[in-house]
Amino acid sequence: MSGKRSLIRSGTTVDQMVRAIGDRIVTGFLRPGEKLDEASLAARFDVSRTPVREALGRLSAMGLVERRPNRGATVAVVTQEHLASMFESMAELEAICARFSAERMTAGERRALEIEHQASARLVQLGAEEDYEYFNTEFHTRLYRGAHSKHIYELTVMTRSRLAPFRRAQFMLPGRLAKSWQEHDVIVTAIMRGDSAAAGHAAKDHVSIVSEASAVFAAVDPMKPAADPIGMSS
Amino acid sequence: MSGKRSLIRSGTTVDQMVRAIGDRIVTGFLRPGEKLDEASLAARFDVSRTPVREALGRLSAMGLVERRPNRGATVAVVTQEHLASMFESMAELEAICARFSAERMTAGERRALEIEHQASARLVQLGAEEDYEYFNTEFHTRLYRGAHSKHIYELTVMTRSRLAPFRRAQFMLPGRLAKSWQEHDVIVTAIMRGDSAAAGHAAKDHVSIVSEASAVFAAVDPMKPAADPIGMSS
DNA sequence: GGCACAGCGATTGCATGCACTTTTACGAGA
DNA sequence: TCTCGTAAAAGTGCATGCAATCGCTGTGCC
Repeated sequence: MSGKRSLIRSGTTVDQMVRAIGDRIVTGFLRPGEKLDEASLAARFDVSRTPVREALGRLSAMGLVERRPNRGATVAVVTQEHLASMFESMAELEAICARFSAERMTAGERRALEIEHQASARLVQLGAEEDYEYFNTEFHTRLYRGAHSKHIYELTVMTRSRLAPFRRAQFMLPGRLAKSWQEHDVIVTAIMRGDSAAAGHAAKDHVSIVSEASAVFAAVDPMKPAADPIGMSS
Repeated sequence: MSGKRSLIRSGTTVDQMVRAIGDRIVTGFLRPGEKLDEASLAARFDVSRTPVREALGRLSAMGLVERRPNRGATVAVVTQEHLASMFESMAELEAICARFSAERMTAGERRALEIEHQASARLVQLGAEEDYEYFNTEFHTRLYRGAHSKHIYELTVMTRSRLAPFRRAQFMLPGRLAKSWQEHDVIVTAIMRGDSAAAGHAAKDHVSIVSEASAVFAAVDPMKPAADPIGMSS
């Protein structure tokens, strides 16, 4: 192929490919079941097949693409059952994290959780979906870390990333923001008083509700097609 | 390199590399922290660097090796805390599987579980460690499947495989066989009567005990070096 | 004597080419 | 017309070669 790529974002070429292809999958530009031809992708991004192959391998490990020997890769098709299964797992994992957090969080962690949570109330009042989503992610990450268990953290983050495409729309539902905050509040309260059982149940219910909210979208239109964002998105 | 390899076991070259290198890690022939040089491995197995690279990538995803950009791969170092974290996760995951199994297993699955479990009693009497270990794996796999949740199944199997090297020695402990069977019995009984809470607790306790049994070995000698099994093991 | 920098060797990362597998398309026979 | 077989085309899997990067060592300067 020709010369160097215009704008080098960061990391190795493989990392860029993982991001580029992964983004196109989660944004729906590449549709479930669609065939992922190595040569085409390589040409599309102006790299050789080698990094594309490795990227497909990683995406396969992430569960975003499916790969069959000698038959190429396709965008993973997520069935309704599998999606439900992932949300179910997510609920259980979050419950574990909340329980452990209630038992193990340091005083500093508890304080930070509480402060950030209270601060996010303002975003609810303003109806700032984008910003709230960011805080929401932070909030849950705090729970995962608070469990003080590296492996639980890994499992939880991995599952969350696999669910990412389906969670996108949840805050679009009217009133979801305030409801989310209240659910968080129950979790935080339980954690602050060290009630692990209550924290676990609250976290589980929270995810279950998100699951139902997302399922609406997933059922109708799991991945709506979109215009190709840019030549090489973040 | 030269011609074809002597004995083609199965699957692609990459699969063979994953098994070959993975085996050497879990058997302790490759020690934690040891550097994994692509060229050396390629020469060692008489393949090119390409499949070795891909295999290292997969093993990295499995958590068996650590990789840093431009700095090569090393056998993952599992700290005592991380090991504890994995066993803890395993206990929680098994508890979830047991709970779900108690609620969701079909009549056929329950019957099969019970029958196999009863059959394994004979192996305990005979003190057949090897065979019992096989049945043990089967038993747990039945629990994972019985949860009827693909994603939980995946998470559990993945975690189990990461713990594999540390579980190896558990049945060497005197009396462990009979104890394991009794613990299984509690789980089975709970599942048969649909008591999900009891099944969950029993499964969790079971893993916790295994954890402690393994921790003894892990603490003293996490990965004892061994002679290279064969040119290209299973 | 210690620190910084430049050159060099070792090793990873990526590109390219070839071989093998799978798929598809076309034609012969029923 | 349908089916089966075969051959070409497409695409994956692996090998090899080159470029880029990292780490190390030796030398010069402070």
